Amino acid sequence: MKITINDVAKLAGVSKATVSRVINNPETVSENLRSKILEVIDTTNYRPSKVAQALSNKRTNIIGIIIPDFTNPVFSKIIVGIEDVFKETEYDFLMTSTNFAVKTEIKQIKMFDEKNVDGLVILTDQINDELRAVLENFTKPIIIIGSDAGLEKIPVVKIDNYRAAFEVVSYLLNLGHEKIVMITGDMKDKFSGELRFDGYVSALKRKGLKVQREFVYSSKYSSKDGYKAMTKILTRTVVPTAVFCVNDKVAIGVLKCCHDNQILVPEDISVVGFDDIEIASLYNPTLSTVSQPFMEKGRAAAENMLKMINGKEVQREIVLDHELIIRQTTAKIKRKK
Amino acid sequence: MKITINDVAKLAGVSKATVSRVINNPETVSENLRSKILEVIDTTNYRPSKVAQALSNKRTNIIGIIIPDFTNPVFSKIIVGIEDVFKETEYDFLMTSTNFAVKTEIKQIKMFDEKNVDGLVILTDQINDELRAVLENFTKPIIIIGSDAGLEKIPVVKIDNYRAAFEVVSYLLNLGHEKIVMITGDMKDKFSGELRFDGYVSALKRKGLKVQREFVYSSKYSSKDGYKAMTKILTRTVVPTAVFCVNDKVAIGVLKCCHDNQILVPEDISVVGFDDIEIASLYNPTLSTVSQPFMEKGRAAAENMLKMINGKEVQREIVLDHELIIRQTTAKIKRKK
DNA sequence: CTGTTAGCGCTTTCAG
DNA sequence: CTGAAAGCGCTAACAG
Repeated sequence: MKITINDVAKLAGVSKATVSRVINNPETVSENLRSKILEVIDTTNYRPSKVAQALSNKRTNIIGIIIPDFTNPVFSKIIVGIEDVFKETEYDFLMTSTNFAVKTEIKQIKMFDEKNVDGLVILTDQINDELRAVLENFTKPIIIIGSDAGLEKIPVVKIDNYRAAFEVVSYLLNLGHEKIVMITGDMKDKFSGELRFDGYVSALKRKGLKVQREFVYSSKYSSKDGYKAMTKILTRTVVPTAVFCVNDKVAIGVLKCCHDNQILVPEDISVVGFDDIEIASLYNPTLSTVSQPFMEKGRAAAENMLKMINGKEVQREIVLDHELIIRQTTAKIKRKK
Repeated sequence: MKITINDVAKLAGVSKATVSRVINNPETVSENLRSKILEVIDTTNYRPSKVAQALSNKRTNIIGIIIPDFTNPVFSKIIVGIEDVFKETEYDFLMTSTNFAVKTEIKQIKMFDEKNVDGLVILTDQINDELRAVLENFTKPIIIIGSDAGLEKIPVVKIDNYRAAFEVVSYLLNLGHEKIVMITGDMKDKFSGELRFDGYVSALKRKGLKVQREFVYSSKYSSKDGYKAMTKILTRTVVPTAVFCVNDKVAIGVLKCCHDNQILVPEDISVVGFDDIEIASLYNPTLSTVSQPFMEKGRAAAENMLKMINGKEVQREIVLDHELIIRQTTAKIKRKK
């Protein structure tokens, strides 16, 4: 049997209210009793039950975190950033992954709600009407990392995906590429994927180029899908001179596929990824990509969450900087093939 | 204000006991009242507070998970395995990473204890006396993934690290290599790191070879450390013909370093990793390594946890299979240099 | 400064 | 089958 506040009270010969006081407002208790109680607490190794405290306080000291996928370092780093900010607090995190399924997101939000989390951090790029409704009905502070859900009241931390993609494609265009394929994310994905695609489209347009249907492929953000898409691309009559991938994982798959088919990168084809995950700078060749500050995203979100929990106002939108990182997978086009 | 069981009771014109019954044992309530209450629950969108239930039931429906590092896919996959088993249950996970610090592990275990988790899954390879004590005093079911802590009562899920390392080195020996370096993990790491090192040592010994001091390097399991170690190795007068790395991340760093220094793999040096993370088969060249069933580890742990929570007995030790995966980074030695 | 009391939301005897 | 009442462990007025 675990020791409770009652046990401590009895052992110290005081009421449990007093014990509660030394736990929460030690200064309101006389030196005398306080040290006595503290001693009992120490010898009995008493720890207040957070569950009981939660019921009484309406505060669980738990934050819910919902991410699409634990195995993508992109999301893991955000978690690390969040953890970092909360390191010295009493907070813990209820975490769950959704595998990009909105249905699962909704289910989990409800679970977290029932478990009375004090706040919710959700990393998502797909927000449909149902999810929007659930989010709006959530009674505790929420912060979204990733996409602008267009929810008036919910603060967002993000980067400018549109702009970043636009820069990538403009860069490729400047290198002389015109046949630029994009391997996008899931087309159902309403936000970062779509915005990156939009950036691709408008960069082409500005150059007077049309987006060609057979130059757009989709993926589920995995290396396997990147490999598959590239395999398909290589069978086409018109082979592109550059491939812009929705993320680095896809790009790695593309690179691998090129290597397996004796296609030289960047000599034959230039490849650009997105995210700058660790492997981007370790791969052979090193991958040109867009870096974004994941840890910082987590930190910003966490700091905002902390503020919201304490009833303070926060910025509705935080846009962090991205950066085009040029490495070995991109080069000037040599001649028209 | 959130709706409570009392509200529902009033609206349905019954006592809260009855409402509680239809939630937990619907069959004990008359058809009549039941449907009435169900309707109220439905229209009010009432959800029982898990916190209140927890206080009453002494069950939070929360499992604590402690891992060293979210950014290592090795651990993430285990999480995915665990999640998978619990998918259809009411359980959620309080997760935290420790960055391999025993101190943090201990702190978090205590936090989780206070928060009344129903069980604890801990992925760790370093167990010192203090941690051992904390673990032994934990009142709820625990399951360890990774290392045999030598704790009588705590079930463990693991692979045979010693045997796997022994096989790797024997394989290298059979290819004709004799100058085999090992880049180990943190030497403070008592278990998987140490066991892999032990396997290395005894494979060499069996061949009548001595372990040479200057052939053993340590790392903190990161690519950066692998790169650093390899840089050092290349400055030595005696350059090895093979490098066995404690994990794939380190191996990737080694590979990158070789490439940056015009060392050909496997022509000049063979490299072997451990874990078979996704990038191992995507890297260029593809990495020879030991694969281990991470998802399965998570699943096995989760299944055991579920059993323990329900008071059933479980195996004290589950040893999963590993497999030596030979890819492009290893080759027969050509000639003595 | 300290103790008494009520209550957080739910479950569970115990009567009826 | 249903309701009243006690209790889970803690906090927070309210008196004294």
